[in-house]
Amino acid sequence: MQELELTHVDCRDCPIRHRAVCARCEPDELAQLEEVKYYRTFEAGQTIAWTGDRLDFVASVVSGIATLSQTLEDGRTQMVGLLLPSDFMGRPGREMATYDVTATTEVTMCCFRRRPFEELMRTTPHISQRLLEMTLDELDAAREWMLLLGRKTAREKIASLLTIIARRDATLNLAKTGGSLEFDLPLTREAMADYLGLTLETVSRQVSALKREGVIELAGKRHISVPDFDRLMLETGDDCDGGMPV
Amino acid sequence: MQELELTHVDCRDCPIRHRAVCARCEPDELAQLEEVKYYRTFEAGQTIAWTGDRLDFVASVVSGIATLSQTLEDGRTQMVGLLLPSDFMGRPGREMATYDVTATTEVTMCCFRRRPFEELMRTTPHISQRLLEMTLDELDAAREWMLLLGRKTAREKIASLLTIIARRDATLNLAKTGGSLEFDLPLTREAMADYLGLTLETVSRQVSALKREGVIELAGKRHISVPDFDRLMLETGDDCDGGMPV
DNA sequence: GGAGGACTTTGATTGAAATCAAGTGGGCGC
DNA sequence: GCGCCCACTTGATTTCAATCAAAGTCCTCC
Repeated sequence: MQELELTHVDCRDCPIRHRAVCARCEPDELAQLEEVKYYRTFEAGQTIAWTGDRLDFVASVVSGIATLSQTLEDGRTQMVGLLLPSDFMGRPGREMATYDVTATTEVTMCCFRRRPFEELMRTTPHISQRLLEMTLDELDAAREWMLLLGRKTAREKIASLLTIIARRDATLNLAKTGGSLEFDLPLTREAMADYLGLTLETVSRQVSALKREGVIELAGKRHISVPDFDRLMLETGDDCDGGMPV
Repeated sequence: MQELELTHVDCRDCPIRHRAVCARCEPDELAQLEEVKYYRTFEAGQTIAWTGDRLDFVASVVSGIATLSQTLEDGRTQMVGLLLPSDFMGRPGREMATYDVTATTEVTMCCFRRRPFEELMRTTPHISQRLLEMTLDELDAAREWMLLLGRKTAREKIASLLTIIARRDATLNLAKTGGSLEFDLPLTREAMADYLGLTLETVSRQVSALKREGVIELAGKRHISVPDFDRLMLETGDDCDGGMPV
């Protein structure tokens, strides 16, 4: 899974260390980055960009959750990317957004003006090398997601999503809750459905079924606890040679 | 869509110009590449690598078609990548294959030994910049594929696959057939099913339906001709503002 | 505290694709 | 030329998830 790369070199006053751009930069390179950097906050539900909009920044998610989604003519939508803190958004070299980008919670982003950022990439190999690694990770994640969309049952899809969120949550919040795993679902049932290629009713039914069978416990609608992570993993349909989260 | 980037700088005796590594390289950089380069041919049906195998080269597809696929515990498989000539295979920095790579036709690859290639990337920013662009293109393709897998009907999936192949075919074989578009399906019905997250029976039924309705014409099992490309595009479910192939 | 609304659950029914099961047809070796 | 195999087609039936429909729950704002 993706790991935060925490190094001795920080992005100065940045709340998180940017996985994208800071890990291997020298102080003077960072200084250049500082010059084209600014923060921006989006409220929950706000659209950050529509497909086709001009987008003249790239950014690193500092806090909150954003989604990328695509839509067919008749309005069916599929989520194609989930941006959690430390994820990168935007594509150097492209003027237009090619996805709808939406903040599902309040989101703070550390933005870099696109033109100067592209210029910087040209002169600072670290940055494009780091971006390459991150993009390759995203591609791997997208391919796992394709397996989920194409071949998993509704139940397996739900179990998979829960393990994905649990894992990401665990790597982000280094604090652990001991034996059993707990986390808040950062997505509505509808957003989960858009992620999984299901309807929200099916999501609800399958979550209920997993709860009924004791695979997960629900406190409220959104707080999940997993008494036995291996049990949940069994439900994903995956070859689960890769072990526990963290 | 992805374009061949043909420049004045060739990879010497290489049958195709590597999109990945040559486009912007200087002659002396190419010379270094030549030193770690070799050709390899795989026969149709041959497995190039299993998930978990050690893979000590990266490569550019010269001719033929290879697929990347993933499998669940119980054997359900999903294709997650389709490698056509000029596509890049392998991941710098990773020792193991994370997908099953299979040659569906006879495939010739231009391989680069991984270690020295990685070393070269470190010293030659062109290469990682070009790889970043290609990887971003692949990510875009993967996301379009996710929309297909998650939200399209069987009929729309077939129509989409046909337009994808037609487009790729048209960009590769610069020769055109005038008005109506013709091409050979490079995949069996089963491979199409693995691509689309369907069963081979459903693929067969939907291809028959499109033929019955005159959207496509079939000569033999594999040779397709499309009398009206726009008509086919209408069947894909996409917002088809993006125009004709080539 | 109560009304309204967003989000969620649950139920009944339908429908698209999977599954199970025969076929067909063409290419190839003998 | 014959038969065999492989890729493909077609048909009958089943199943899982979508759709249509109605409540239930929680939170916010008066």
